[in-house]
Amino acid sequence: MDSAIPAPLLAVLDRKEMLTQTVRAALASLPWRTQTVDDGREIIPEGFRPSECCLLFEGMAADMRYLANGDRQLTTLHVPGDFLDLHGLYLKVLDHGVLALTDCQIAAVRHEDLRRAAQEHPAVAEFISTVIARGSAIERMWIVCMGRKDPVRRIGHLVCEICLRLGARRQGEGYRFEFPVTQAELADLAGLSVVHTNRALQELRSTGFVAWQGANVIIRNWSALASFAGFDKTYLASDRGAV
Amino acid sequence: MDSAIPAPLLAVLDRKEMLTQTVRAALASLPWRTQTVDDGREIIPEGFRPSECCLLFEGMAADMRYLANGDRQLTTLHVPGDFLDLHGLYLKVLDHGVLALTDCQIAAVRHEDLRRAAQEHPAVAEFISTVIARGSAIERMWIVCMGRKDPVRRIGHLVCEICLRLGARRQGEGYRFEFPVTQAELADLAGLSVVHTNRALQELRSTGFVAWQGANVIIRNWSALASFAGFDKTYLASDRGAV
DNA sequence: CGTCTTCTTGATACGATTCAAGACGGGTGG
DNA sequence: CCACCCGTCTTGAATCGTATCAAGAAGACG
Repeated sequence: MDSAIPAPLLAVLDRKEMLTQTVRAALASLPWRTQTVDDGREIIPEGFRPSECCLLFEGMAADMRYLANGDRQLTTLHVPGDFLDLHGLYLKVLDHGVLALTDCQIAAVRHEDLRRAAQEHPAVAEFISTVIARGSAIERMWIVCMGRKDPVRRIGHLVCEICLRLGARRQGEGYRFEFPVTQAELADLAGLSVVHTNRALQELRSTGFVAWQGANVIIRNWSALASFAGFDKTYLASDRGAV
Repeated sequence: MDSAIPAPLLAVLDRKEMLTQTVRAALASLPWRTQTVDDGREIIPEGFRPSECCLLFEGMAADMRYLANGDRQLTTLHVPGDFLDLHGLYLKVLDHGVLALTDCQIAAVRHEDLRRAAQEHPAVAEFISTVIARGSAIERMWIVCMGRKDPVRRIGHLVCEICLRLGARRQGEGYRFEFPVTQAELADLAGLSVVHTNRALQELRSTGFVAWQGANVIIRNWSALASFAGFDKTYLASDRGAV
């Protein structure tokens, strides 16, 4: 099970992060354990005291929290190249669970190994901080969207964000990408009822902003959608350059 | 203006964080610049490219974001001992402004100095990461509250959080603390209209959970309020012990 | 072909926003 | 000291938006 670093992992990281040689080499030298998690399973349970950090390199996942009445809210969406519980290095108890939205491939590294790398290489420590800080910026934007945007704009904004985070490229009629979530999951992401989520989606389709069937999303008119939803990508860019 | 570390700053930090000797000494040796900001002013403007990190050691502040239609949402509340823009060390552009909710005293340290301290002392780097990660956990909880809690519970939850973060102590009839925000600011924190915020407050008062007049808040029945609002303090505790 | 999940639709009730206006209280200037 | 003013808090009524309930349609899967 333990093995050299899986090649797809480095490929995904390279596509997403501007790694310096130092950081890249340090990460590559760590002992990673790979694992598959099925769609719908909890990758990490709420309240867990993790001893590893997990890096998602295939599939999608989301942080999840249940309320006493059975409602739940998804708080963060993870795409390939995201760490699922990097903050677990610093917070003893995980305050949320992590749910696999699709079949997922993850690679895990033990806290002690990652921490040693951070101690030996300040650049690794900076990389970790940067990743956590960027996640925090995304969460702040979600708070803004949930507090002050109507359902259609909220989902529109989410679609813009995912599109960029997935690194979707322009392709004929627009930006195309896979977003394999059910409408129930989308509702739990956006803080809406399923019924209303469905109607918001219909509106996004009928206005021509997006085509969305099943897991296939096409943003037909990026600038119109971004302007409508009030999307500004600044918050996604941790563009201090290479870290 | 530049000076030795102000004594109140260390006092506030010590009350809030479990600093190891190393971290405490490293922070104390940095050159801090202190500054006063008046109630209602922007401490840090949105889109700013900061070259310092600011530590709030007196007053309250909030991260703030305006929308195109003039609405605004406050995303994070800062109490004494909180850094206002620690993530500015790693994110080039600040994705939000910071608003002074009261007259504030802040102490600022230059990025280059703080970064050097983090490079020289891995414990300082861990401290920074821990602070950012804990802020991130609070933001996740806010997403949960905004997505799935009704206004009364949402504000009740916020009150519980502030009470703990301020370190309020039991005092006769309950936990008493100062929360000097207007209802308009509270509305922008909770993602509600002012009118509805007012009615939610009345309900919190009439049920006897809290007494709240002006800036004086008393939580009369902590366990009843916490249970009603679904508050569980786990997410606030970065209790990996000393860092 | 039947079963299950997901998506869609309509009707209804509830809840939140908005608009409008009055009450309260602290601060200022006459 | 009083009158006034301004910001904040409070209240009511009308409108709009969202959740809920219920049920049928469309797919996916065995």
